[in-house]
Amino acid sequence: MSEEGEMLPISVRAAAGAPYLASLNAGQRAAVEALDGPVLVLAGAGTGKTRVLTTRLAHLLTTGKAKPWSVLAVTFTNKAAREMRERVEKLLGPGGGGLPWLGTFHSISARMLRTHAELVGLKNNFTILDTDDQVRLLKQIIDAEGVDEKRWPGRQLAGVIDGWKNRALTPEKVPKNEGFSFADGGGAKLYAIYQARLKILNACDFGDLLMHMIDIFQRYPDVLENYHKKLSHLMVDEYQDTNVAQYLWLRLLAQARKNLCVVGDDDQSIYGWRGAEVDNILRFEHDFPGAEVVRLEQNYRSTGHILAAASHLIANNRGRLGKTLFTDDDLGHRVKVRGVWDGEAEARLIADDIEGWRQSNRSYADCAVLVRAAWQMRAFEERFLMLRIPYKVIGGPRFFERAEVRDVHAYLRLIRSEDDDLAFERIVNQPKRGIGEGTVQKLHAYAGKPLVRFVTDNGPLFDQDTGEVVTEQPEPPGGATRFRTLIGAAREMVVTDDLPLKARTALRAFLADLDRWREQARTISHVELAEIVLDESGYTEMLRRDKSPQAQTRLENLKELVQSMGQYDTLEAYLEHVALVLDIENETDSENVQLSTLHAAKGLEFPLVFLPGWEEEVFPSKRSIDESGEKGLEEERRLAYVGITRARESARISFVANRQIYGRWQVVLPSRFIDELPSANVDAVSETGYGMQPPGVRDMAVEPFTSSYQSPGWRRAQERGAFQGKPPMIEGEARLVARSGGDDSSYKRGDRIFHQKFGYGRVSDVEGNKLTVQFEKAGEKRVIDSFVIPASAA
DNA sequence: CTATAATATCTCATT
DNA sequence: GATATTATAG
Repeated sequence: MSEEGEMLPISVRAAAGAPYLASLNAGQRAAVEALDGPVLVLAGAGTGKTRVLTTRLAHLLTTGKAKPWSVLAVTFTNKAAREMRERVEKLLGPGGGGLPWLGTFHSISARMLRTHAELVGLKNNFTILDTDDQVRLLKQIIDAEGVDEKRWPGRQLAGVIDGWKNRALTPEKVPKNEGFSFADGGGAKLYAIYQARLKILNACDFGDLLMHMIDIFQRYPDVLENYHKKLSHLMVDEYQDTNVAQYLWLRLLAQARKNLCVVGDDDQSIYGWRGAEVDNILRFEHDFPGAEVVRLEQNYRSTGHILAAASHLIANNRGRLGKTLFTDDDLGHRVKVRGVWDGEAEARLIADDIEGWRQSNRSYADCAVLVRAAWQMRAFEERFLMLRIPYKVIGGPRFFERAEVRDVHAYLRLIRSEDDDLAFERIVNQPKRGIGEGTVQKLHAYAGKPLVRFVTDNGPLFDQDTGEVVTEQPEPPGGATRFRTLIGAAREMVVTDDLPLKARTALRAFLADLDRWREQARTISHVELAEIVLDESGYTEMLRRDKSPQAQTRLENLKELVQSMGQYDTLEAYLEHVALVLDIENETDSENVQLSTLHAAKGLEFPLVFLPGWEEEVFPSKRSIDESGEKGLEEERRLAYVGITRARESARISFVANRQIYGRWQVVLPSRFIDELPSANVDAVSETGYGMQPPGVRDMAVEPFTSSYQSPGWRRAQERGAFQGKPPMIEGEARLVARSGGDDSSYKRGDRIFHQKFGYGRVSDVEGNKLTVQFEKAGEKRVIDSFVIPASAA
């Protein structure tokens, strides 16, 4: 407490009896009632963080300390924003003008930027590029700069630039040595060109939304002051995930009044790879002197064993603020740890568990399978489909990133503004109209040059091909030499004979289409416009004629797209949302098993949680450790912590002995995180009796599972060389395995055999229990004999 | 210019 | 193993 004996303002006392306060515990209540000055709420997993946040917001409004339009409340995802809005309305009832400043960093910043766009050289109808556009643009720039795109791919540059923007570094501010992290020192220059190019395109990327506002706040104090007047209180959710740019953005907005409340959990910081700085939360008290710090440590979600296991695991991390979570709940079930043979067996095991759960009258929706990386989901999807278990992928392939959806958007963007070259390029020949790469090249050439070149020392603009001076005006700082849009170039070129006749007529027809649509757009709704465009462009026709299985879903996606457009009043409003609102409205989660990555599961909870794939190199992910070493490992551990703490009643971890990585089979070791679990809270079960690995392979000091690893089954498996590729006998596979009695193969050269994956084939060589087989479809393979059966038996 | 075959690249998580 | 780009033929 900073100011001892300070009297509570009268309005606060008046609201002290508010019904919503009664149900809070002491810590939560302290956080809710600390309305003024900087506040740091350290909220462990399941301690009622969202509740505190929403109640505090409600409290701000009830006490009259703040108005609905003077509270800036920031979240990271639109889902979180929506949820907060709903819960505040539940507490206070709807109305009151809503909460205009409740949203994600990006959506709020985008809104601000629309009103001040001209200050950074943009028009207020600027386009927000997504990653795809960004990469395409960068690729062009890389090519034009004569850098080898093979060696320095656009995707990578996008990542590098993103990293700089996360740290609020403009091209000039990129440290010299870091400019070398791309294209032998060309990185910063390419970044500068990219920024200039964005300006011409009247576009910005995600990072720019924040960067431009920071720039404006710093260069135009009056604008900032205006926001200081407008916004009385600031609140931030998931503060541990903020990056440097977001931090600066917040600090600028908060510096006048210092009414900033941040809520977060350093143990759940899992977004370091996209620039999150755990330091932001670790440093808060230093940055905002006199900050009140509230710890929320009572967990209302998980049972005792689960919480203890998670706490013990996370205690292996250094550099934490440190919290001691506790629960009043029972001990409940221990965390289950199970080892199986391979990914298929794992999927089978988990699917069976889920069926069992369902049979005891619990809901599918209570179950979640949380994986480290999206590719791990496939095995489960296959199994679930086979068993008709309904499931739902959380944050699956993003709807708005699908090719067909982006194509439609490109059409709409192009109709809206002619200068959207990226959109033009995307769809000139989609569907095919005979305007190929060659023609587009010519358009680019005619439009000036495909790319921007700086004209040094503010010289005149000139045509790069002819040297012809086009304007004597000195060029604007960061300006460019581009004079025509691609459409502009096209309009001029269709009347010349620089293009083959075929391309010319096709292009002319396309331009006429665009003009017509643009004309129609003035009178009809954007939904009708989309329908007309889809129809008249031949896009739907193209998909209808496409007989591939994806075409059907694409058509359905487009239907859904047109429908969703109806929810917005104008095309502008719609496109703005498309750019920023990446999560799709979940259809009723009624009776679906939830399949999700660990990242996407943050903030969610489920009675029964499965955590498969706990193997070295998979989890902790090899890449994280390669890239960030100890820091990366700690982040992985936090991810494990997040995973376990999603569970209310039961957490079931599993690992496999063999996994297919890059399509090749590899023997893998159990995750070191398994060794770090406290044996007192864990049940190590070996259902098959095989597949468990010995403990302490890496660290002989830690052997929590000695007993189960020494099971007869395990030892037998080891002796028989199971890990060289012989599968154990598992129910369902018994038929295939049964034939392999001893070590001498019962197959001989010339035998015709059947393999479950590779099909029929003929044995061409036998070596112990390894067969060389010429498969009819799959070609020559070496397989273990127990994986095949005689063709006559198949 | 388009359609098909072959090859390369890589695969983590997101606003 | 799958997708994305590139080479080749039509």
